[in-house]
Amino acid sequence: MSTNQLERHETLLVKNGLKKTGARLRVLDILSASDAASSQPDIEHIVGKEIDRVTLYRILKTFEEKGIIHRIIDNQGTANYAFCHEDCSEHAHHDEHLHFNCSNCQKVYCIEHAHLPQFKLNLPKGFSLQQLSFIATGLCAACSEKQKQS
Amino acid sequence: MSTNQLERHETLLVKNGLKKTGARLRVLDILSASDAASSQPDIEHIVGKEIDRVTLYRILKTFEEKGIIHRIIDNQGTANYAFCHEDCSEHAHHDEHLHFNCSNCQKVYCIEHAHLPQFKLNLPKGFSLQQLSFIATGLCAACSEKQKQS
DNA sequence: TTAAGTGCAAAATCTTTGCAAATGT
DNA sequence: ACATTTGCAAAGATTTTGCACTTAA
Repeated sequence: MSTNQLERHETLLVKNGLKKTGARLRVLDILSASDAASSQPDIEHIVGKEIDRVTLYRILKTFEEKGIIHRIIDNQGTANYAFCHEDCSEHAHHDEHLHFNCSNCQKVYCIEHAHLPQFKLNLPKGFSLQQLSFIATGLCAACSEKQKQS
Repeated sequence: MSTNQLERHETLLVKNGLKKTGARLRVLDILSASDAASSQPDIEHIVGKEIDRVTLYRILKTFEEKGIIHRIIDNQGTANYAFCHEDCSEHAHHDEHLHFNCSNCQKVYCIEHAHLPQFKLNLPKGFSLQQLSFIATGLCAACSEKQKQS
């Protein structure tokens, strides 16, 4: 399982013309370990001094440019990262699912199967649409639970 | 018209228990002058040295807390501000309209009449929804025009 | 008069850049 | 061996904090 994951990650790097370095594999592991998107501060905190801050910036930027991960800016302006779907590639992100930003813990979840409606947007004259995304704000399951108890 | 606007802005401040200061009125003027939301860097640039950077931070924060304006974080993580509807008040923002973020000039437009669909979101168990917002990315009218010409 | 608002200085963060050393292929 | 990648130092930008001065009511 874990071996399997390592292989997947290594393949992912090679497929994108990137070298298999410890730092990059570590970041991929962290992203894989979370059910939610990982905020940059969180990743920083997890890696501690294992990876230089600057290196982390560069790794995340590279991954995003290659279409390996996508960036979601949450309601506070913080960058969050999550894996892209397989059909994402360099300069062609397809990221039309719903993002849920918990107003308590600030985690960002990528909700894949939320039955988003298909509809025609009525934009002002001259405006052309490239992408539409949905940001839901509310309480995630964990924070809802905590609130009940208090 | 302009006098009318000044009166409206003064009323707005008083109604929210804020003093009518030059700096605040200036910010309200800038927000009123734009059809799009105003980015913080833009506002900073417009006011130049008239208003201290720190004061601007505080004015925008205060306005947001009072429900006079709302903040929209654009795709680059930059803060943009626009007036709230009248039914917004302190700690109770109602900001369910569509935001359009131009991928070329980065302006953020608040689209009021875009016929947003009403639908039930299929969130995972335990998640509760507080607010749903729609972010459209694409080219605004001005940038579409420029692109045709080149 | 006096509470609220502003400006300035400085600290604390966050992000980027340049370059030399280390590493993967 | 060589291009990539990383770490460190330092610059640049953004955001916050503290405090004394100013101003609206």
